[in-house]
Amino acid sequence: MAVPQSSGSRQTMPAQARRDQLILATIKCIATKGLSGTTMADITTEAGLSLGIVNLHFKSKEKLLIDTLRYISDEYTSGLDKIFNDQSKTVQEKIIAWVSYDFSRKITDRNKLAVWFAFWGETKSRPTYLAICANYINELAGNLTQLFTLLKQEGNYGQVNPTLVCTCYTAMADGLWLDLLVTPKGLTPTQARGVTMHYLATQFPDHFTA
Amino acid sequence: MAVPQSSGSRQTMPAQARRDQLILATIKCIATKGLSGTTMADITTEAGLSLGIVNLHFKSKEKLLIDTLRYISDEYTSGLDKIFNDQSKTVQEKIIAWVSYDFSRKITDRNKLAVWFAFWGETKSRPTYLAICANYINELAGNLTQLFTLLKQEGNYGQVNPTLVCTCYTAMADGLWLDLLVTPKGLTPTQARGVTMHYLATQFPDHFTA
DNA sequence: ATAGTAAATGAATGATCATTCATTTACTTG
DNA sequence: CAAGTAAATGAATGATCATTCATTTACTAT
Repeated sequence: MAVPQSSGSRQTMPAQARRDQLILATIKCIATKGLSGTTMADITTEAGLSLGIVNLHFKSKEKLLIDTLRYISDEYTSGLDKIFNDQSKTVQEKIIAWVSYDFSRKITDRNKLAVWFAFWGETKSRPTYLAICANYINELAGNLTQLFTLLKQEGNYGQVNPTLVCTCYTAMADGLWLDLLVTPKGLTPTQARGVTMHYLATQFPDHFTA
Repeated sequence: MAVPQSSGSRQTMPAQARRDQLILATIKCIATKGLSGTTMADITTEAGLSLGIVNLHFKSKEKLLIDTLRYISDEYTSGLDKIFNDQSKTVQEKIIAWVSYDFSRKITDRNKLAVWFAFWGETKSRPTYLAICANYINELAGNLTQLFTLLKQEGNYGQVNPTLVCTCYTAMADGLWLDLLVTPKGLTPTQARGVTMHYLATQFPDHFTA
């Protein structure tokens, strides 16, 4: 299914491809103009399409925004699920891969970080946003806690509390993402990764180094 | 009828009191309707005043929003400055007071947390918001790093990196605030405080306990 | 009291913006 | 190729909302 070459200025695309194109344009707009500052015209101009296209593929602006949140949420969780379910990795390797993923280019892209925080800032007043966020948070916390529990069993870590370590790591990652968004000159993704590894080394010194 | 000054529906107040009243109403509205969902009518209704009052005391909605961010920012930093400059406290006590303040009722009020994250979510596209946030962040990071440096000198903490500990603590606090905002059922402020103390205990075991 | 000043009001205004839909263009099928 | 269907367009519409300002009300000084 090759992309059809068009002679005119108007292009037709499969619905799913158009939806993705519009979601990517929305991410860009939220990053550059803010959630409250992005208009339908901004999004469609960014995508190089006409004004009516959003209501054709999504029913409304609100639905486009929700699907945009779902998009980055799904992208993030699917990456971590792949790591969690990778049979070829040890527990230690899975945790290292998890951390590396959290501070990879794909995840620390400032446009996407801006989208995350824009929606988080509205969750208190928007139950739909909250539901999407809460859903993936619980799933991932369960998986990460399980990894820490397994690592505790592997080593001599009698005093370690896996749930606490998961809460602590997750909070730290969220805070570091905020750093990367707000003061990108102050901290690189690699340094941010180092900060979390430093913490994990305090809990599992035989498996990680700062 | 017998009491003329309180029977009228219209009240006059000193300008500063009115400004504070409007800022508090704005905080409430941002928390319940989101930053993008709060209108001038929402704010003035919440304050029990007329529509034109905002443009009388602030010049515009945008200026009111900026002053609201400044308000919670100043409130937060002034509390920490008081602790930092308290001559009667030891370094250890100052750090404990700092952490307790970070997770006190006043700071973990969900309405105020919602305002914080609402503005953080827009910083990438609003230089004015960013400037206000970046300003207090740098000041506080300097103070906290200094406290950790002093504590390192007091004890046998040769391997501790004060700057790293400050970054780590600050990120954790930000992330825990996000937890308290998004999933208030999942974590109490006291538990959140415990999470950070757990981390500080790994760095300064002779001064803090998890 | 009276005049003068400052504070407050809210209907009217105008700008912005999401949404609609009649029309046009591209693709598909027989 | 023709007819039918799906995709895309963008001018027009109507709703929302920040801002204005003429008018009203309260406070202060003389």
